[in-house]
Amino acid sequence: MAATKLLLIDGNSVTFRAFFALYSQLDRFTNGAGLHTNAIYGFNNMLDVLLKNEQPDAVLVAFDAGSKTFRTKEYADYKDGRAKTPSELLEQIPYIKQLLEARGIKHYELPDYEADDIIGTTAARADAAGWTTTIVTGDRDLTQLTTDSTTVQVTVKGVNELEAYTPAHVKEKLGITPDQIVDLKGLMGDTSDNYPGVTKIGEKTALKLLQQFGTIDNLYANLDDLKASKMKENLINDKANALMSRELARILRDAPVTVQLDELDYMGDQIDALRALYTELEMRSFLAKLGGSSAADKPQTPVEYTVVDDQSIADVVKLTGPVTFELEMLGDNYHTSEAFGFFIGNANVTYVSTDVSLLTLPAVKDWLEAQALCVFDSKRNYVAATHLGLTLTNIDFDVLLASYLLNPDDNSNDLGKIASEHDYFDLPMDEDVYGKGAKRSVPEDDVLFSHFARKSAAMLALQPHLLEDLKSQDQADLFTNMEMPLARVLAKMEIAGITLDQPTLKKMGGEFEQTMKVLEEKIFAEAGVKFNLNSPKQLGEILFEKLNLPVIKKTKTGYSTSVDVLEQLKSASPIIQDILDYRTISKIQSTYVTGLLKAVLPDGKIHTRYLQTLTQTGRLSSVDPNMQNIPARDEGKQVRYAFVPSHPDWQIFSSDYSQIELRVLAHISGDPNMQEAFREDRDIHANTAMNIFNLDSPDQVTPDMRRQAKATNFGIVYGISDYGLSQNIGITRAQAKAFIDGYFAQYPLVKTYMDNMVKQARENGYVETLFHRRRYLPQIHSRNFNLRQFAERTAMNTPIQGSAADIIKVAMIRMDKALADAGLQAKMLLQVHDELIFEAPTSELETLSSLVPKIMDSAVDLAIPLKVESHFGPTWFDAK
DNA sequence: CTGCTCACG
DNA sequence: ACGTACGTGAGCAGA
Repeated sequence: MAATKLLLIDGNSVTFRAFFALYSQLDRFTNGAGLHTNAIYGFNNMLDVLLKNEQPDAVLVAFDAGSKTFRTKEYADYKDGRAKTPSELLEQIPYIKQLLEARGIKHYELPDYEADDIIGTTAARADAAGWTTTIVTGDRDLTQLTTDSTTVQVTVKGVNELEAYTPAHVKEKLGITPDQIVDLKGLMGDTSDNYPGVTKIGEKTALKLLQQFGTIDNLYANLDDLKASKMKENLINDKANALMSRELARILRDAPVTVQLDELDYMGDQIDALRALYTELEMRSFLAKLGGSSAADKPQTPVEYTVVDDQSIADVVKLTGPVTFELEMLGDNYHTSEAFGFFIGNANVTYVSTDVSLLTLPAVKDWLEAQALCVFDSKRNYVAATHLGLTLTNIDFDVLLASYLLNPDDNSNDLGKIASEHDYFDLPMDEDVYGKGAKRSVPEDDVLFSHFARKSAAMLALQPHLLEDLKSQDQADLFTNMEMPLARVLAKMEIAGITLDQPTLKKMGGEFEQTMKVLEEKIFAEAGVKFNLNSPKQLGEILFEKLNLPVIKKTKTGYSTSVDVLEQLKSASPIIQDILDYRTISKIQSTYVTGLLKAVLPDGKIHTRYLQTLTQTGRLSSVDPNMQNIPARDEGKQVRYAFVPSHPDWQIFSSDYSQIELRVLAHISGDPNMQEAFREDRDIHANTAMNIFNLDSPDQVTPDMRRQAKATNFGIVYGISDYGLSQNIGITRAQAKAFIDGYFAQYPLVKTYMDNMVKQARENGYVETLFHRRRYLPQIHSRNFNLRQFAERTAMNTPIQGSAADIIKVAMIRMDKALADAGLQAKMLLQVHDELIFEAPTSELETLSSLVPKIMDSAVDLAIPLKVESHFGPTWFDAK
C-alpha cells in the first residue's frame, strides 16, 4: 500500500495571507449581515487547489491558541510590537474553523504553543509512521521542518502560488541544511517576531558563517579562528542573544499535541453543512460548485433572445428602462476589426442580430444615436458605431470604466471576468465562447445570441451595484464627469488619427540602413567574428568572454549589456561606442521607422488606441502603435518630421504643462517654500539646488548642481530612496542621503506629505488622487521588505502622478467642447501625459495659442498656478 | 511566452 | 541587512 499522505496547514499564516491578498476586495466580500468574507473565500479557494493537487488521506489545520505561549514566557518581547490583527480579519477566524469542519477537515490548537509546534510535532510523528507530509504556510521559518518525506510549501504570491522546499531546495537556496535554519535565525534574529540575534549580522553574513562552521555551537567553540573584527566582538557580546534566538526559532517536534494521527482522516465535504455555511456567507460561486454539475464553470441558466430583421428592428424604439447596447467584434483593435453582431436589450427582452447594417435603418438610427445606453467599453462602441455611420451621443453607463475606477487592478477587458469579480457568475468569458488565437471565430447563432443575452443581463444586473459602489467611494463625479465624457473625446481623437509622411520616413529608413551596415561591419571586424548584434546573449559572450572586458552587472540569465554598463566600458574598447551607436539606430529603425510604417491604415494615418482602463495611476496608455513614446531627443527626434497635418496649409500645434507633477506636489503637500517658488515662477530645479547646496543666490547654481537638483526633484516624486538617487546621478549613497535630508529640511511639508501617504495607505488600504481616483496597496502590510517598500513608494507617487493625469483629462474634455463652441476646424489628435497635440489651419493658430493654454491652466484651481507652454510648426518636430 | 533592452512622460 | 527609483509599450531572441 502506498504511504499515507498528510497535509498540514498553518491556519493563522494562511488566513493572514488570504486576507491581505484580497484586501482590496474587502468591501466586495461582505455578506448581508456585514461580515467580511475575503479571508474565508481565499482560504477556501486555496483548499480547493490543495485538495485537488495533493489528494491527501489526512489533513490537519493548526491554529495559534493565543498570543501567550511558552516562548513569551522565555522572552517577554517575543512577537511584541506587531500591528494588531484587523477586526475585519479576526471576525472571520471562527468561520474558517466552521468551514473546515464542513469540509471534513480536522483543526486543532494547543494552549501555550504556536501552530508551528503542532505542525512540527505532527510532522515528526508522521515521519516516524512512514507517511509523506506536505506542510503549507506563509512562513519561511517552517522550512526547518523539511525532511526526505516532508515537503514545506511556502506561499510566494497570494495563497495559490507556492514554492516547494525539500532539503535539496533549502540547500540550493541557502547553502545550508534544514537543521541549520535555527542556527541561521539565531544569528540573524527576526524583526517581525521581534527577537534580536547578533548585532549587524544579517542573512548574508550568517549564511557565510554557517557554511564555514556548521552550527552556532561550533562557531563559538572556534571563535579563535576568526580574526579580530567588529563582527567578532558582536558575536562575543551577543552570544546569549544568539543562543536564545536559536531556541525561539526552533519549532518543537515533541509538543504535547493531543490529537493523534489516526484522528486526521480527511472526511470530504459535508454537503448539507457546507451548503448552509456558503448560504450564510453568500458565497454564490462555491454554492454553484456544490450543485454537483459544472454549473460554476459553465453558466447554464436558459436565456431568451429575439432575433430581429429589417422589419422587427423597429420594435427597439419601444424599449423602456435602462437599455444595453453592444457592437461585438473579434479583434482587439476596433479600428481594423469589424463588428459582426449586436444586441440591444432591457430587463424584458434582448434584440440580437448578426446584421449590423440593420442599425443604420432610418427607423432605428435616430433613436439609437440619442438613446441613453449602458455598454461595456464605451470607446470601442463609439468607434465601431462611427464605422457604421452612427454617432452615439448618449452612452451614460460603461461597466468597464466603472469597474476600473472602483479598483484599477480589475483591468480585464472581459465582461464575464469583471462580472464574476462583482459576484455575478452567469456569464462565460468571451474566450470560452469565441475561442482564442487561430481558433477564434463567430459561433453558431444560438450560442452567439445566448451569449449576447447573458451579457445584456449581466450589464443590467451590475449597473446599479457599480453605481452604488462608486457613490460610496465618492467617485460618482469622477465617473460621470470625467471618465465617461473622456471616452468620447478619446474616440474622436483616435478616429481623427495623425497623418504619417511615409516617403519622408522611408527615406530616413534607407539612410539608417546604410549607417547600420557600416557599423555592423566595423563591429564584426573589431570582434573578429560575425554574430547577431541584436542578441544580448551573443553580445555578452563576445564582450565578456572573447574580449575579456570586465563584467559590470549581471542579469538573471547572463551578462547585462545595457547602456549604463556599456557606458562604463567605453574606455576599455573602441567596439563599445560602435555598439552603442548601432543599438540607437537599430531601435529607431525597427520600432519607429518600419514599426510605424506597418501601423499606417489605408487613409495614410496612424490611429492609435488609448487604453483608458489599464494604468494603476489613472494615466492613459497608448497601443498599436504607442504614440506616447515617439523619440523626443537626440537623433531619434528626426522621426517627428514624419508626423504632419492632414491638410495643406495646416500646422501641428502642441501645448504642454510645465512641471505639472511638482506643481501638484506643491499643492497637495501645502509646502510654503515650494509654493512660493512656483508663485514667483522661479526655475524650480535651480531653486532646489540653492536649497540642497545651501547657496545664497541663483548665480551660484552651476549647471551640474542644477542637474543633480533636477534628479532629486524627480526622485522625490517617485518616492525617493538614497540608493536610487545615488545610482541615477552617480554619487555616493551618503551624498544622496545628504541631498534628501537637505531637501526635506527646505521643503518640510513635502516630508509630512510623504509620511501621511504611507500612513493613509496602511490605515485605509488605499491612496487617492485629487479627484478621488483610488489605488489599493495591500502590499503595504507585506512582511517582505521589498514588496512593502515598493508599496510605500507607490503610495507617495500615485497621488502625484494620478492627480496630474486627472488634470489633463479635465482639460481634454473642456478643450473638446471649446473647439466645438468656437467653431474651429482644429482637431485634438494626441495626448502624451502632460502634453496635447493638435492639427489646425494656419489661420487658427493665433486663436489656439491663447485658447489652449487658457483651458489647460484653468482645468483645476490649485494653490499655485499651472503653467502651459505652446509651440507650432509644419511638422511635429517643429512644434517643440 | 519570458527576459532584456530601450523609447516616452 | 535587505536591494530599490514612478508609470508605460514594442521589438527581438531564445526557449
